Amino acid sequence: MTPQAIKLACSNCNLRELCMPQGLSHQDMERLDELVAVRRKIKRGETLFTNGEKFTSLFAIRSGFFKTSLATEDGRDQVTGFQMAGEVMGLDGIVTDLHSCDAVALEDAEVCVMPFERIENLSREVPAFQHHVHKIMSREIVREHGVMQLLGGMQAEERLAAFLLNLVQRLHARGFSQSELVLRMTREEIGSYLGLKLETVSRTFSKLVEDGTVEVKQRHVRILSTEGLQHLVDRTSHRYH
Amino acid sequence: MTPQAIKLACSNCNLRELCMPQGLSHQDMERLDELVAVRRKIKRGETLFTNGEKFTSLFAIRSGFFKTSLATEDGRDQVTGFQMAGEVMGLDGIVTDLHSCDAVALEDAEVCVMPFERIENLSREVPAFQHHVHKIMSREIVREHGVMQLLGGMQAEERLAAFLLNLVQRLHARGFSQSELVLRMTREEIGSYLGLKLETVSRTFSKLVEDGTVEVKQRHVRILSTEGLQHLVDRTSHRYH
DNA sequence: CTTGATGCTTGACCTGGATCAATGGCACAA
DNA sequence: TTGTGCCATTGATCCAGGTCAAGCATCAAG
Repeated sequence: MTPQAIKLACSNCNLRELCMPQGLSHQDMERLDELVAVRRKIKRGETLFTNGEKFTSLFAIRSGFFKTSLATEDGRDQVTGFQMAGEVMGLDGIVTDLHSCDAVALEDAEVCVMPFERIENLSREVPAFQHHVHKIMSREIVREHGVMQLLGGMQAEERLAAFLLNLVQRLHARGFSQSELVLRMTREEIGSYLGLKLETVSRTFSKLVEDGTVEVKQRHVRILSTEGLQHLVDRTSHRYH
Repeated sequence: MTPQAIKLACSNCNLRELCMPQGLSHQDMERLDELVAVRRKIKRGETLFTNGEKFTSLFAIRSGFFKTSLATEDGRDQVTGFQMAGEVMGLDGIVTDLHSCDAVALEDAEVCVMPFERIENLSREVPAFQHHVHKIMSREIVREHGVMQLLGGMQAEERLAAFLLNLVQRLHARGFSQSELVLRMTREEIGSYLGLKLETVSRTFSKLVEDGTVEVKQRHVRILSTEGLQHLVDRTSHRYH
């Protein structure tokens, strides 16, 4: 292996327990290293791919933070998700061979470009990897079910609580604090994701602050009561009792 | 092949262009027939699988109509989708090996039970089939993006219009009318899917009737102006022009 | 035929969040 | 230091859709 190749190697990546299957043989692990064609750096505000663009690869986030959004023709857009290190983007492109949303970096980022053809080839030869790919897609489906539940049935306060809990839980899995986080997106982007206007997001933050559930200073959020947030999310179920 | 096996054969199924890949060799097509373990009949109101149940198989709908829903603890539930003949259910179960929603038949139905292990085995051997499986999962992800857009940004009238257009388009692909359909679900289930209360669904139907866009008689709907509906859906994009 | 049971429609009223508008805070450039 | 631009907060008002309530249509069982 050249130094360059070693640098790219999945087998050597500290995120592999997030985006790769566990318990592979040494041999299979080495095969994973064929997967990443190149790494690509994306500056904050730049797009990784856009709606209508030809789909060729999935992208594993090595560092940085993204949003995916669907543009409505007038320029507004609906944010469909926020992605962080170790997560995979581009699954929407498989069905039509065209990407069907935009992926924009919310901070400088680096992604591993995995040509989908290589993924399918490797899938055929390494069953554990194949199953892992299926799980990643299934996880995305389940995540979206959760968003539908949120958008379909929850109040503003419940939505924001669910959003914060989800973010902090994912950050915690990456070694960050369970109670403190820095939002990488604007109030407007949060609102777009949660089906709320930015003013409502701001007001709802203020309400949580008043209740002593969180501290908010611009994009810095400290969760004072995880249970308080969890209780808000669960309230959906108790409203009529 | 026994008569029973022939009856079950995918290669012989008139829905195969909906749920199976096209352009397989005769040989590969025969391999598909190993896929379906059994058929299962589900009576209206019965569940095909429920949240928390062990995941073993995907289900292709042979006939009938389903809803999938997520139960909130108090018994209300959020409908996450409606499925018809030729569509596949159960993808949510792959990630955790447990189903994460309920699938309920809205009319008497029959499904082909496809053990997921067989799907993965066959995937490894027939690349066209492998790609087809990936596409089915990707399609579900894209569909849910659309629902998020609907729930996140559209008004009641736009939601219902989008819903009707989507249903009629899928029915048309199955050889039914482009302008007439029978709803298999209640107003409440439509509302749950669209993030609206049943009264709002009812009122919105009435509004569409007043506008001359559709005729509604209980669950029977006739679309008088597809363009009218399409215009409503697009309006989201034009509201601020 | 009557009798429920279930689902649908419509009216009257209320409210959570949208909209409109003003102000404030922070980062970065000159 | 003083803009300049973006983002966030907060107040005042409005309205789409929720809530509550009354009645109607359809259908299956007796």
